[in-house]
Amino acid sequence: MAVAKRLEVKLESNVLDNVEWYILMSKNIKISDIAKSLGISTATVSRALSGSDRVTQATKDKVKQEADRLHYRPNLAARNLRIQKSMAILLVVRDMSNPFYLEVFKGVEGIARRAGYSVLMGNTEGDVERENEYFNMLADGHVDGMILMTGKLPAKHKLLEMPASETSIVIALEKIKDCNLRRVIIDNEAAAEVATQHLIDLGHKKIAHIAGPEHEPMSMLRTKGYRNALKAAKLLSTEKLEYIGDYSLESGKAACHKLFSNAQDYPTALFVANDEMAFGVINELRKIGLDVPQDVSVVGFDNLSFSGSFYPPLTTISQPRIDIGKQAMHMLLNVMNGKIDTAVDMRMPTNLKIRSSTRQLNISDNSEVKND
Amino acid sequence: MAVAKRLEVKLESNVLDNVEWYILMSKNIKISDIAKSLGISTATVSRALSGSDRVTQATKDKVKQEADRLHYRPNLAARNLRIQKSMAILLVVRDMSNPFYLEVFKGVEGIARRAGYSVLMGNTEGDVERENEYFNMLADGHVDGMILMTGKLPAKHKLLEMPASETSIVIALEKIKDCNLRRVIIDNEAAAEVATQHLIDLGHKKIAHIAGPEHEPMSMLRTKGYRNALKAAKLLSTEKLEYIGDYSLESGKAACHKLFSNAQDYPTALFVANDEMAFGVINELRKIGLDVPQDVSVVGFDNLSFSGSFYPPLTTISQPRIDIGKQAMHMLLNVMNGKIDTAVDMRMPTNLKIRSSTRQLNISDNSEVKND
DNA sequence: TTGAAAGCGTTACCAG
DNA sequence: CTGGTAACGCTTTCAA
Repeated sequence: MAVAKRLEVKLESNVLDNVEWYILMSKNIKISDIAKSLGISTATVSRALSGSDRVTQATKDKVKQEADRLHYRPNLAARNLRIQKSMAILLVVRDMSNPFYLEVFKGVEGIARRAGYSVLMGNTEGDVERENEYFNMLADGHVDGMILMTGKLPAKHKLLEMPASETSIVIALEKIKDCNLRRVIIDNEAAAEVATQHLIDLGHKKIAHIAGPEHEPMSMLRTKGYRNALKAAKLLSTEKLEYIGDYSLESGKAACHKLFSNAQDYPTALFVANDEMAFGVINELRKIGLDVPQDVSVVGFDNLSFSGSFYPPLTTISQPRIDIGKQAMHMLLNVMNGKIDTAVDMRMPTNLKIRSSTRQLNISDNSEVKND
Repeated sequence: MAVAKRLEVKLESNVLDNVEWYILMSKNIKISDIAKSLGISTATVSRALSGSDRVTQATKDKVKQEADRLHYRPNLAARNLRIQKSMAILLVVRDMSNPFYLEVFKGVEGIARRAGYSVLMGNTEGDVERENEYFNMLADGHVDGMILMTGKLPAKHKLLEMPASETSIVIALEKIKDCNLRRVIIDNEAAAEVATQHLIDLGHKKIAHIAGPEHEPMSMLRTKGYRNALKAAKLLSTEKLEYIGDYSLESGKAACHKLFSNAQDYPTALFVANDEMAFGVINELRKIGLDVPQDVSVVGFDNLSFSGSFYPPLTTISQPRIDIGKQAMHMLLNVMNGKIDTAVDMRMPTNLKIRSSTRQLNISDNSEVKND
């Protein structure tokens, strides 16, 4: 605030009432300036400004007008100190460079700003250290609330030992074991089932799956959905048809080599647990001479903003990312205001976006004998 | 802070010295608690904690130990109010959902956190209203500094009327007319020239260009680089070979139809001002039966994280996004600390990433007669 | 080297 | 309905 400093010298002069001068020199007007100028108390000014109903409309108007004239802008640090809030929330993600989170952020930010909150974004990159750091920010009052998108919780943090109703945390899209915080989620299992069913409906019999990391709840749910669909259709479900990846492009490539090692007998369809891995397999498939969707159909999960411009345009499960962000923020707002909904989970809809990476399997394409 | 509230009741009791109790109840320890517990003044505690050299090492140690024992955590709002800083900076972008900004953000955040700053992200979406709002945040002291990535400035804002040395703003990657704020940039013109030259080196004669929005400085620079290269190679440069887009996927598609309307005589190469538009053209080209790079070579600009997984993997100009973010933040830190470098611009290197969307043009491919 | 005390700009309590 | 004033928790000046 070099500006403010420079002014203090000049303040000695007697032009304190000259509005023009204030504006020109960008002196920071405070409540007491308005009060002095109007000959009333700071208390009244404060109340008038915050729209308290314990002030006459007349004084309210007078104060507001004077505030405008003087270009008054409240000092947030002071207010925050006084009301013991930071008016900021924190969105924590695993990996900030994943574009997936951007739209969620957008949703969150929109609602937050309207409610007067700023949004900080933190990324843990899987680092427990940093995870803890972000939890500390909440504990320290650096932020008033937190939306967690890292399927993890610090091993032990004092915040987690308090009743959930007093912890301003909302979990988005992730499932965390042994944790009963409020969440906004999608039905991963059902969505995965829908995705797989789409493949089944297209006539595929041998459907493989590229999963996310083992033991990770979200990933397990998607795998479960895949298995459910196969089971319901009485199709082959074996571990040989499942590859465990880590959501990365690279692991998609690796899966390709594993699943398609036998040139004679490979799966004709693939349900991949996220779009990024799907990109990886498809590109690798092309390299080994297999075309999507001609030779193998692929459906992904996420519908990244990019998935539609991929070649071939990817059939995938679409999540309402912006709405998820909005809902999470709404929920957090409620939590912070003490209006805690009894409903613990808010479930957002997903839908299958059918594009061009999947196709009907002709009977002649299939070397296996139909068994029904 | 429901917690704190609940405690005030209990505070009446006489167990104020019971550390365990403090921890258990997550009572917020303040400097005066440490002072009281140690029988010294708050001034000394504050100094000890901030590492002032006007305290004996002995007391420093004592204080720090006690602070640890009591799990002291400073109250930022109070500190910020006192020192008249917010310890937060703002990164303003045009469109938050553009993944391009994510890595810049990552770079910024890393440096900022290390320096004790939080990072807020704002997006203007081209809205002048919001642009002004973000400038107000800076003027109000809501943030201490600002990194601008929207090639725009509010028409008139008091901040802009102060000497640049007192305005804590750094411009990243954009050029703004009539504005002498500090910037971290790349050499758009030279990079575009390199990109185009690559096409020329591959033997292409008829090279078209898909530009960004007209009148926008960055876009103009890239177009200029393209023209320079053609001129130097004595190649045809005409308005008919240039299409003005808006950086969007859609405008890339539109460009395709315009530039390739004549099936007999179309450009064999394309320099596209950003990757997103490149994706658009390439997909559209495929639809009208033209293969990249077989029939037409394409080079983009940006090297989005996705560009390598596109099909075909895109040849493009790569910008060091994370480093750009880091540098911008370093610069901002210097500005905020009053260590203003005399150097106004920091230029970051770019490089041409050659992948598979460009190929050597055979002489037989070219219907035109060589003229050299 | 340390301590007392004055703020930083608000809000909120308690009187009137 | 309004005014005086005590916080909020910290840093920093001025004295000792």
